[in-house]
Parts: sequence; C-alpha cells; structure tokens
Amino acid sequence: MEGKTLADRIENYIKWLLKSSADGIVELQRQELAERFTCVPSQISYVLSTRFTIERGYLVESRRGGGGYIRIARVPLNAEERLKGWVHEALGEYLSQEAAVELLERLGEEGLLTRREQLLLAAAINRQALPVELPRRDQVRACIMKAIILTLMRDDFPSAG
Amino acid sequence: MEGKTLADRIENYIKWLLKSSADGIVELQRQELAERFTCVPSQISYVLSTRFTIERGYLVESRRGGGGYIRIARVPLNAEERLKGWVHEALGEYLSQEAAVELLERLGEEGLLTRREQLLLAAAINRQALPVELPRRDQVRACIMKAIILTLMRDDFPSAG
DNA sequence: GGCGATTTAGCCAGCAATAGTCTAAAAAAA
DNA sequence: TTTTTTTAGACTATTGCTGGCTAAATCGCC
Repeated sequence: MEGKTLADRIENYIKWLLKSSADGIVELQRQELAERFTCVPSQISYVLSTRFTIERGYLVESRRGGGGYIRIARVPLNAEERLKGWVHEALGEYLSQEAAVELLERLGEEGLLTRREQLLLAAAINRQALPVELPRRDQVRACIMKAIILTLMRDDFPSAG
Repeated sequence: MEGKTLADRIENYIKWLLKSSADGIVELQRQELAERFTCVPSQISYVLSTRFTIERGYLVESRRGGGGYIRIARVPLNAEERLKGWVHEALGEYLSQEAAVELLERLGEEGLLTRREQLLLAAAINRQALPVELPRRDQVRACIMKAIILTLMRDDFPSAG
C-alpha cells in the first residue's frame, strides 16, 4: 500500500476495499478512515472529490449525523464497446442542447431509452431548465449527460421494459 | 429488522407493521413502543416527524390522554391536484440533493416514475453531475426538477408502462 | 355536571455524532 | 518562479437522541 502522497495511499486503500467487496460497494466512516491514516477528516473528503468522481466511474453517497456514513460504489460498465465510441465522439467538454437531444434520440433508437425516459431527460437538459449562462451551460449539460450515460451503462441498471 | 441507528430500527418496525396490516393503518402507543426499543418516548415522536411525513406518503394522527394513541396511515396520492400541491411545496428556489432524491422516490412509489426513470433522473441531479458551486447548484437542481415535474404533468406525456 | 388526578402525546432546547465546505499554508510540479 | 495539488484546521450543516416541561383527553369521585 505504497503511494507518493497521503491522498494516493488513501485512494489505494479505498480501491483495495472496493476490490475486496463482492458487490463493488464499500461503506465507511470519514472519521474512522481519517484516524487510520492519521489525518484530518476533510482529507478524506478531498480524496473522494478528486479521485472518486463520476468521470472516473465512481458514485459517492453519504449521510451526516449520528450513524452517518460514506458509501462508495464502483460503477460497473456494461455495453462499453457498443457505446463508448460514439458516446465519446458526441460528448466533449461542452454539449449543446441540440447535440444532447440528438444523443437521447439515438439512445432511444438503440432501444436503450424508452420514449418517456427520453422526454424526461430532454426536459432536464433543456436550456430553460438550466439557469446558467453560456458557455458554462453547455459544460453543465455535458456533465449531466455523462452521468446519465454512466448510469445507463451500469451492469445493475434495469433493462428496458 | 436491521438498522444502523435506533431511529432506523423503529422506522423499519413501523413499516413492517404497516405492511402486515390489511388496510395500511396501524395504531400504537408512544410509551409502549418506546419501551419496546428502550428509549425515551420523544424518540418515537422524532422518528414519526422525520420519516413518516406527508412528503413520504404517510399521515400521522394522534390523541393524548387515557387510551391515547398514534395512528399511522399510508396515504395513496393519486389526485393530480394534490400532487401539484406538495410538489410546489417541496420545490422552492433551492433544492438539495437529498430533498430531490426523496421527491423522486416518492414519485416512484406513487407509480409515476419507473425505477429506471428514478435512477436516471437521480443521476442527472446528483451533485457530482452538476459542476456548479453551492449555493447556485441547489438553484440549478431546483430548476431541473421543476422542468421534470412539468414534463411529467403534461397531458400528452405517455403513461407509465 | 364539575373538578382535580391521571394518563397519555407534543414541543423544544440542547448535547452528541456525523459529514460538508471554505480558506490558507505547505509541498510538489511545471 | 508560477501554478497546481495536497494538507490541516476552523467553522457549518445535518441527523440522532434525551429529558424536562406543556397540553390535551380521560377517569373517578363528589
């Protein structure tokens, strides 16, 4: 469990936990982990927010208060080969509404999204739903679409009815 | 009957009682339940006020004095008028991820969203999917959820199937 | 019926246990 | 040297739980 920086070591440890778990999900407590690495709790938050992002294929949920926890899930990628190519070509750092809707329609044609899902997601990335100025808006839209695609590619995502 | 915290265990127990009852109504006594879980009675009140809210689809009535009781009822939320009511209440200018997810779950329980739709929309409003700083992020999320709800309530929106 | 005692539940303040956010300094990289 | 990454620490937000006090309904006695 070597690593150049503390953040690296914490990252490796969490990844090791993930590999050791059967379902690719680990649940931990921030304070506890901080104690294990003898650092401040916010260091854990730092590692999570920089290394366990959606883009890198992780989902992080948490709860504060008594009995609080942090849950980290590896997002298993499924039909990767089928999707990755054109998803990547369509999804850069910026994504216009037109391109996003086109993407959703294609996902529909591929049978990966129902008509309802298409409509709901289109509503969510519509420019009127995103109170952000261009060009930032297209950036936000790109991130949302990435999160959607990742969710869609999860192994445990229910298949379309 | 697992549960991380005492509140979780009490919540699960009440939900189990509700499922066991034919009509979705249970009646209990605060003191009695507190004794069963070895806690102060106000802990029961706490659980009821945080987990059995109208937003989550529960109605809690009670009466004090001798023979007093607490009645918990699962309320089906079919009428669109009422849907509009609490959606408006729940959706202010700002919307936290927690509140948004709760909303999506409720919509799911009401049969207005499929499990897939819930997951996709949850991904879209996840804080990791919204590269915007707080408090702006909660504002963006509120707008997205509004757009989604509006879409859901359109007359020409396809019904779930 | 009236009225005090009893038996409930409600409310609130406060402490405990968590995690999140922000800032600045140190360290590393460019 | 300048910029980016890492780290610590102070402050904030949220959730869980207890205990004391309040309010309401019922009971029992007159």
